[in-house]
Amino acid sequence: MNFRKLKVFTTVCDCGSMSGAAKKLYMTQPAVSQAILELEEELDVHLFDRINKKLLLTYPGEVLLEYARRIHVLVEEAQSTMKDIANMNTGKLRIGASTTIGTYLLPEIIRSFGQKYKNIDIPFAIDNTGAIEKMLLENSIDIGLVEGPIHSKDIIVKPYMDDELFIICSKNHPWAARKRIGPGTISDQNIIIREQGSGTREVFENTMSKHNIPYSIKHVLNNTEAIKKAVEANIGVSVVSEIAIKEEIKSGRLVKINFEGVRFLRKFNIIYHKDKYHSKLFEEFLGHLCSGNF
Amino acid sequence: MNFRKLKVFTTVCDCGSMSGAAKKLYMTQPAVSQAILELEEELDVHLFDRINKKLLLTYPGEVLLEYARRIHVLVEEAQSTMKDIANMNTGKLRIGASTTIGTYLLPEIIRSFGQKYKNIDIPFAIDNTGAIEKMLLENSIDIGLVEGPIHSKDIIVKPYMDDELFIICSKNHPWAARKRIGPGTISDQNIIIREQGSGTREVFENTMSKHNIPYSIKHVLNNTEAIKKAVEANIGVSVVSEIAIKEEIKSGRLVKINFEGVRFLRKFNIIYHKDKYHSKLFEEFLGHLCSGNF
DNA sequence: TAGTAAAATAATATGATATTATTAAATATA
DNA sequence: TATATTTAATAATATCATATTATTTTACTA
Repeated sequence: MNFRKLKVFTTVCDCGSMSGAAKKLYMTQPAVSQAILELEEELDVHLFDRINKKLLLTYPGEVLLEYARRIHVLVEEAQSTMKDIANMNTGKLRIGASTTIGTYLLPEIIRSFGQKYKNIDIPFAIDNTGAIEKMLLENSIDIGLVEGPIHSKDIIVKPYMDDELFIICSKNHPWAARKRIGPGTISDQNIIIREQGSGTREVFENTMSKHNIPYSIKHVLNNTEAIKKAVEANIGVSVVSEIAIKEEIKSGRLVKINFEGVRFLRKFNIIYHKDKYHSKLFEEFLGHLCSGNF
Repeated sequence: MNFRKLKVFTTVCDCGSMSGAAKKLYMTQPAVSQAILELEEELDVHLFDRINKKLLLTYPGEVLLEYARRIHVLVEEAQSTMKDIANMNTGKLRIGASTTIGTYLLPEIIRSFGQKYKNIDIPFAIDNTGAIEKMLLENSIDIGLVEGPIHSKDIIVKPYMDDELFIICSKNHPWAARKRIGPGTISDQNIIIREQGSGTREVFENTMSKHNIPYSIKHVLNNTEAIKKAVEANIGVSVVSEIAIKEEIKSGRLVKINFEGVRFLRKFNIIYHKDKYHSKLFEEFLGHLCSGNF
């Protein structure tokens, strides 16, 4: 018993004759007769009575026909669904992003991609870079967007976009009115910054030590929004990605400071497992990221 | 895509490896690899990622697995049901019977057969012999039990049992006390009898005219039970099959009369279409009828 | 650095499933 | 009543799907 024989069987039932079914299936009549015979021998039942020249289903024939139709419907549905997946009419792509990207970039990326490809499910996880890397290695996400460095050699890292961190202060802070600020001045300030392990903090500390600028940290907050509010309230100054403060800079609630001769630069990266098969959907998402149309 | 490839696919998913699946399916690893490859090419999707040496389902792979499992369950169920039918653990046999047989014999036949073969569905129809013959020709029943003659040459007729009709009267009727009754005496009686077309009436009239016995009919009832009640009430005498009056004779409410030199004999027949396939169940039912174990 | 295990690849063998040709049986048609 | 016509069964053979064997590649392990 296989799908082919069941298809022949249902067609014979529909046509009421072997030769009719043969014509419909573009095969010869003996092939049809043989398929039915094989079914009957294999299942040890008679499927048809031939009364008055017509083929009439026996009881086991009727029962088998019911099953054959149900099986056929399922198979058709499976094929149609797979076709939809192949054509990207449906699908799933699991994204992971580190905190800053996940908070300030990913929502719009997913929204615009979802607009282009309806019925695509895009579950996403937001965590620090190390956790996102681990998820990739465990195959619990397909693509990652991270700000920090990747250690596994099994992961392919592609530059996504450049990011810059800026020192920020309140509009009421003395710095807000000044044009040129020497980096050494920061030693007098109350510095608010993200926790250890944060990519933002890592870039800040590395850059500061590279330039031998002394500083001391006053407040540690594991939440960029909380930091922004604290800075707005003039509790201190901080350093954050430019993508996190677009609104506040525009409205003037926060002020971006350029230290003379010091820039906090880093790259956002796209990461995926080297063994990952690049489905059409996968490639489309990468293309969407690089197009920047969002 | 066919059952074989889906089975290979689900086994690979269960085992987590191609060679493991090969072992489980008693085939070689290349055969498994090839089946998976063919599935992927045919459906135009990748089913597995090979990350960290392990085979991991892709999204389309997960979707296909769902369908494959559901299809597999249905196929198994179909095969198991057909096996049940082949072994007569389940089945269906459609019986037709003419009125007298259907009323007085069939219930016990079906009850005892059903006791021997549980889960066998035995729908039955009761009508006159001509209607039962027509049902056989239309294949709306499988086996008929009739008292009248069959006209179609496409129907096989096998004698089932001999039947005899008897003149009956009430225990209060003058005949009840007499031993010998000449058939001519009936011309004085109020005769109650079944309608035209009834097998019982046909045998009665044929036999009477064969012996040139004059008679006149007073009451016509299309229901043997009604006739028996009327005779019990001494409204008249009638003629009925011996199988219809066992209880009443035993209890003495009715009395069987033997006309000297006249017997109303007929045969009950088993009928079925000459082209009908004789399934095991069919043969078992015929055997049950002939065994008389009920 | 060799050894082991899993999977891919290629060549070939086997088995399932076609086709062609023919026969048989039943109907329809002249 | 004889003669096409239709339908299905049967047998011989051809073709295609799917198996095996042998080999290579790759990654992991001792």
